This record gives sequence, C-alpha cells and structure tokens, in this order.
Amino acid sequence: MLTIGAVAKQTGLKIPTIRFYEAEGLLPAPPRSGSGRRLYGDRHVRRLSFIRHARQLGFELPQIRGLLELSEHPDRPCGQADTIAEANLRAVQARLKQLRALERELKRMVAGCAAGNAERCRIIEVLSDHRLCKIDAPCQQA
Amino acid sequence: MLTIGAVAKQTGLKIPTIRFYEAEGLLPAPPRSGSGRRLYGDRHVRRLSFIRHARQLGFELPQIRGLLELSEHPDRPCGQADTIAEANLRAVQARLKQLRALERELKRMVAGCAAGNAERCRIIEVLSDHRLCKIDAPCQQA
DNA sequence: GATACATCCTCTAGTTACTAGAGGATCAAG
DNA sequence: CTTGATCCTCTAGTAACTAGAGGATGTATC
Repeated sequence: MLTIGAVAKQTGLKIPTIRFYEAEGLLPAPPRSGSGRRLYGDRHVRRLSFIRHARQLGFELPQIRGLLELSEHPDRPCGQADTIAEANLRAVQARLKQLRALERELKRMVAGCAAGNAERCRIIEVLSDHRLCKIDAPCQQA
Repeated sequence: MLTIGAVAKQTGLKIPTIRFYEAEGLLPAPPRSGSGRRLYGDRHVRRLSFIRHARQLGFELPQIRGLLELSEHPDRPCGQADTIAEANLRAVQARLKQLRALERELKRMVAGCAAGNAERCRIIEVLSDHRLCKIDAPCQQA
C-alpha cells in the first residue's frame, strides 16, 4: 500500500492533482489508514499512469473518462476509442498547421527586426497591420 | 464614433472581450454617450486589431501590454519587442516538436486499431503502458 | 405616442485542469 | 519527546475569456 506521496513520485503527478482526479471521479477513492490517509494499490497507480499518459497525448478529461470506461470493458468493440483518437489526431494536425504558419510569421518578424527603433520595428509593424501577415486562421486553443 | 457592437464586427472580437480588455487596462476607456454607452474612434479600433492580431500570433496579454507600450514610443529601441517575439518563437517551436511526436503516436495508435475488441485495442494498450509510446517530454501548455 | 425588438449597461459566476496556500493533524526518526 | 516531513480538508487563484441575469436605452414601425 502506497501513500499519496509515493504514488505521486511513481506517476509523476503532483499530489493535489491526484486528489483532484479522485474528486472528479476519474480515480476511485482508495481505502484509508486509521488516521485517514489514502492508501493506494497497483490498480490505482496503473490508472493514474493511464490518465497521465493520455493527458500528455492531448486528450481532455471527458475523453479520458470515455477511454477509461472502455478499458474496463475489454469485450466491447473499440470503435469508440478509435473515434476519440482520430478526433484527437485531426485536432493535432490542425494545430500543427497553425503553429507552422505561426512559426514562419514569427521568424519573419524576428528576422526583419534589425534591433533599431520601434519606429521601424517589423514586429510592431506586422502586428499593427494585418495585411503584412500571412496568417488568417484564428488561433484555436489546442 | 462607433458603438461597441460595430467595433466588435470590425475587429472580429466579441463584445464582452472588448470590455474585458478595457477592464484589463489594455484599451483606454472610451468616452460615453449621454446614456452611458461606449463610443469608440479609429484609434480604439486600431489598438484592438493590434491586440487581436497579437493574440492570434500566440502572444499573451502581459506580452501584448509590453508591445503596445513600445508601439506608443517609436523612439525607443525595439530590442524588447525582439526579445518578446523570440521567446514566442521558441515556445512555438517547442510546442511544434511535441505536437509532431504526438501526431506520430496518434497515427500509430489509429493505424494499430483494426476496430476489433477493446481487448486487443492498441489505443488502450498504448495508453496503459507508457513504454509503448515514444513521447517522453511532458506536454506543456502553449 | 405606443409597441417591439435590438443593443447596451453592470455584475456575477462559469469554463479547463489544475496549483497554491492556510490551518491543522499525524507519522517516523533520533 | 521533539523535530521535520507528510498528510488532511477547504478555499481561492490561474488565463483569457464567455455566458447569463436583470435592467436601461435606442430605433423602427404602426
């Protein structure tokens, strides 16, 4: 049986985050010691690793909820998981496209800035006049 | 003189967002009509466009504050703007790197999932076992 | 002039996924 | 027995908005 601190070390999550996941219903409440401390087993650790990993891959908590439920019913067809992952892939690809355009634009800005005065600073200039910029798509959050 | 609704249309910002920027001190409070409605001029519109554009390019509000101040003093050296833009570029490039790794991983997951049962679903598998995944770096927010 | 509907005002609270801190109890080591 | 680490709960804060309540105006039509 592991304390919350040990689990945090093993999983790489912070202690409040683990408690947060419990409150959110992503992690079943573990048994407690006589004095009320949480005591985790391997199943908890595995589940937390799953969550952390999915988060690293850009899944959001509601999606992870779905994946977790799926992983508990190995008999179900996994089309759902596929759908979730594909939606994620598309979102990632869209964001990549935006970020690449963004990178080009920032490079252009930085390159054009000859460290002179703000008066002829390309960065300020580009920001002031959208026509100087090649980016049209709004910048959605990932 | 434009109403807030007209300004919203011109700039592409939502009405509450414009008020939000005013409350944040990014936009000077405009004069009001007899009944208390905000009345904007061209300078406000230009400033809001600047802010929106910078947001699209991924700058954060504190950074934008700096850029705005700089743009008001064309005599100042623009090294600061350069620094801000470069920091942004680096952040974007880091995010790009992560996202590319993510894309690879998601592709692998989706490709490996032949829509069978969850029992042998590669997606669940990969998420359950970090060793199957090539991503190590934590996923920082943009 | 009355009515309807759009637009505006302020203020509060909600969003996501945590993170930080207060204030207090308990544990393990020396 | 004391010290310092770890744990508990609870509240509030983060970024950058967004949504909604409740109410006051503006404008167009009859």
